[in-house]
Amino acid sequence: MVRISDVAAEAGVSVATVSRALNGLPSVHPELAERVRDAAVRLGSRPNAVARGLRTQKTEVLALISADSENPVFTAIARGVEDVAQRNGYSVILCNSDEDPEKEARYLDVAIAEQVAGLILSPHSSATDVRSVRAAGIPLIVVDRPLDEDVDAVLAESGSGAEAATRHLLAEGWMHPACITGPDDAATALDRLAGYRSAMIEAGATPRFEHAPFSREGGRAAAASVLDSTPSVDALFVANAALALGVLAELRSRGLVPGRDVGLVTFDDAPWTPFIDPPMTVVSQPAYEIGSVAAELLMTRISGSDQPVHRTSMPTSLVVRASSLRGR
Amino acid sequence: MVRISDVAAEAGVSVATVSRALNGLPSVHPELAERVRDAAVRLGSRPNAVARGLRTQKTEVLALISADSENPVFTAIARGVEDVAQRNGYSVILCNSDEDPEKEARYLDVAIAEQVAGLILSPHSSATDVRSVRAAGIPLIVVDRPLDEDVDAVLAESGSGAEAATRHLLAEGWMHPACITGPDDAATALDRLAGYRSAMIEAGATPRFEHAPFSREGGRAAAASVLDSTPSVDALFVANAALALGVLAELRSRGLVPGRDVGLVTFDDAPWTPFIDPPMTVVSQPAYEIGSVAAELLMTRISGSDQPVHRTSMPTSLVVRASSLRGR
DNA sequence: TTGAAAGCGCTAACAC
DNA sequence: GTGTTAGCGCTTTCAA
Repeated sequence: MVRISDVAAEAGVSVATVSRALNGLPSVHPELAERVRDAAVRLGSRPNAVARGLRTQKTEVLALISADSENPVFTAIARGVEDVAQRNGYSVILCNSDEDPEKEARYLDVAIAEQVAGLILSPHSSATDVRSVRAAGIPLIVVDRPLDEDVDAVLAESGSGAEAATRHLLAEGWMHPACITGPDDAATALDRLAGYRSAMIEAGATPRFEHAPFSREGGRAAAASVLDSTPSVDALFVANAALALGVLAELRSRGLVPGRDVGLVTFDDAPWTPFIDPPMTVVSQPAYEIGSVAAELLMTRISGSDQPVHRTSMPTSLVVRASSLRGR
Repeated sequence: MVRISDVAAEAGVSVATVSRALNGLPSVHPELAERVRDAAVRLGSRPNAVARGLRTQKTEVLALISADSENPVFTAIARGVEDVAQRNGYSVILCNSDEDPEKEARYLDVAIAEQVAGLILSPHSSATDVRSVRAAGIPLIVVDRPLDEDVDAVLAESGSGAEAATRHLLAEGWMHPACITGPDDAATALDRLAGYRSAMIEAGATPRFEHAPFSREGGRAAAASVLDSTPSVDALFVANAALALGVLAELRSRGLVPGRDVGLVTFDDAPWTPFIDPPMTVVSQPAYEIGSVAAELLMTRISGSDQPVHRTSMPTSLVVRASSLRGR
């Protein structure tokens, strides 16, 4: 490792001057600055963020901890976060908690230990404990899923999206839509279920739903269970893309074709949804914007804004394709 | 922030004892250790990785820099890396260079600045400059794509996979398969193209190919260009999943159905490929294993193994589904 | 404009 | 088994 003291020796100046020159402070003679930069390049010196971080008590690093990096929604959120971070001179490190509360806690600890400048979290459950983060004074924004605690949040209007999807299914003439949603401790799962229920009740229909882990296998098993236990079910509203893949597998294995034998709408506009057979009707959420808005908000928090807690809800939209339409 | 000196005061011991107790060193009286842990919990103290890192000159953090976090292959690689890292007490931070050489260089700098214990890189191009990483003494493993430089690598056998895919297309009776591959500075793109060419030449057929950015739009445009300029083309070998989505869009807009009007094989077994209309034939690579093998190798490098450079090639497999079959 | 020196929080000699 | 203290590489007063 090349220390700035090495550079100082090479350039024949003090370490203070090297520090100032390398940080582009104006209070250093241009000629000296040039000499220092030359020496630094010659020696291949690199900033040591660890030492700097210890001294300045801050870093230029943001952490984004998400519960499911395979979900296209999160990759889009990550893009939004990264673009904004980049523009503001921050790097972002992604951590994947994989819907596992222990992993999540571990990564929260890592973020604190690494003294990140700010944290964006998509919590596993609304009960996720973030007290240590707040105690450490690290600005925190939650995305995609809310927290019980009172904290800045950028969310999608899951409930109304689910409601719109269910109404659409009903309007298309499917008589008994069921809902396949995530675990009963996941807020998004609950919100989407609530939207479904309210649309069903509004229509005088009887809700039928099933909780499952947000995974392909979870979706498959839940679909099987619903279809087996309630033969009257003729349509499915599915709460996310991973679940949907499992549902698709189960439908296929039963020879059930969406848009003909069963109506199908899923949450999340994954890139492949238009190419499924038949193209899938989806509830699309503005994931990139959720990420960028969250990052912007985080920036203002980092620079010390003391505004009251800010909760943003982003609208979703129904993208109608063939899977929810009758008579194909 | 709670420093260990605070904990020391609270517990009525020295900082050294706190440090030892919190790090679980055996040389501290159990009763004292207990008292220290109590005090630490009471005060809510958290380890400060920045200070520790400066002192010990090492961190428990691995970096994984990948060129395309949206590619399911990378998310699978990341899982493999994370599982192994976790088991060995390391955390991993993911960085997304987005096929952008500047971003890649930035994240390489960040990794060095943060003094990560090891680095796994999926480089944008084989010319990516990693001298600074090596100068910093950070163990490096490249995955998915090779580097010109002589460095540990864990790759998939892209070439033979592409060859098998092309042979399969030919054997199915498609007369003029074309290849849609990635940019001409991406090694995977070149390897897959090479495999395609060799199978074509072996069969006495004339290769027809098109380079494009590894993106949906790239795939769409390339497919359009191939189809417009060479009407005889009746099959497509596509070099990755993102490209494939674009190709699918273009085929659909022309009313061309895979497995009926055109044969189609794509690289990468993305989770949605079985559900496309018709199900897609793919070349599957063992992405999770690539990640875990790379991480294992990295572990041995970190612990100072001085073995010669190690290049692993993982086999790919052809998964035949309907899109490449004739006569649907 | 430049340099000397203190100190960020921690670990690891070294001394007891 | 426990405490004292130097020092990791850097930034930032303070003095010159």
